[in-house]
Amino acid sequence: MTKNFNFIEKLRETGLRPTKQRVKICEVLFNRDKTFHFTINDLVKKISEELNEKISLATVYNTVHALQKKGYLKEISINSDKSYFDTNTTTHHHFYDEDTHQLIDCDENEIENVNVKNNITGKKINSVEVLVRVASDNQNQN
Amino acid sequence: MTKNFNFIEKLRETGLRPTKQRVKICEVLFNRDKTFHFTINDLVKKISEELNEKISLATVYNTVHALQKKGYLKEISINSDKSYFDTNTTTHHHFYDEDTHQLIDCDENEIENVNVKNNITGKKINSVEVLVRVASDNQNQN
DNA sequence: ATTATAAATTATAATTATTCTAAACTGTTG
DNA sequence: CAACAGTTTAGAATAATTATAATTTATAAT
Repeated sequence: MTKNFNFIEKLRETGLRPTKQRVKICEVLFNRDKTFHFTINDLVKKISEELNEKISLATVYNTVHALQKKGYLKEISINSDKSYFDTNTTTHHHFYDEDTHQLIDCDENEIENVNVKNNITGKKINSVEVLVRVASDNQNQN
Repeated sequence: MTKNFNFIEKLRETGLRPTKQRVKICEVLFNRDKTFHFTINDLVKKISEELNEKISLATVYNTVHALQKKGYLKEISINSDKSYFDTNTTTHHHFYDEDTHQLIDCDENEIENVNVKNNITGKKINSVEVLVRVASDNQNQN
């Protein structure tokens, strides 16, 4: 989904009923310039900031998972204690700032193609993604 | 830590008291041929299979975290709902089998050096790791 | 339009992984 | 072997997520 889309139509085409809540959530998620990296909590916070209406936590979970299943959101694993989602659903790489716990998309040309020479027999490769963990120069983590 | 180590001495050197429980856990973790990828639950199961004694869940958590802090275990993020740990603490890449939820180490030469051309200003790169997600050829995930 | 119905929303309860707590126990040092 | 700090433990607390069941809503059929 892209910015300023007709979310009602798009949702319907996708096989998801365009409910008030879903349309609002799509607006919050996709009407932005940059990709949005978020946890469910971030999203709930954004929703209550940007809208008057409140949307139930269960609905936020349901909708995010529905959008993910349909390929409009992607789950990212960096941290085991929370789920991060990404509005950029293409295969791409990330920087993870261990100081601020921020996830940053890599520009396509910042990492050159990763060459996987062997594969597990009988399996196909679904994705190849790189995580670059960074931290401020002077910090030691023991 | 490596296979058949004198864990009592090793723990003491590391600054961890070699308690009965810690030594047992080290045996389960490190007396193996291959690296061991596990969740806390896997480890608890292995402990009750391989030992008679039972070790409290809190102790297993404490010990795993202590060993991780000291650099004998490494946490891997694939899945947000559980923490995976790895007895191979070097920077290395993984295959993740999405059918069986198994994590498999890449051989060093299976993926050639990943070249990160740019970095976040003022930060140093701590690690660059690749996750290759694979699944059986005929499976669709919708 | 109205109605029927299947799908979605909601508040709340349940579940799961993990962390905290405080009391009992154990390894080490003198 | 006594003292003390570090560990273990069961169980309580917390946090993220999922399930439940009643209510509401979108859509299709009338």
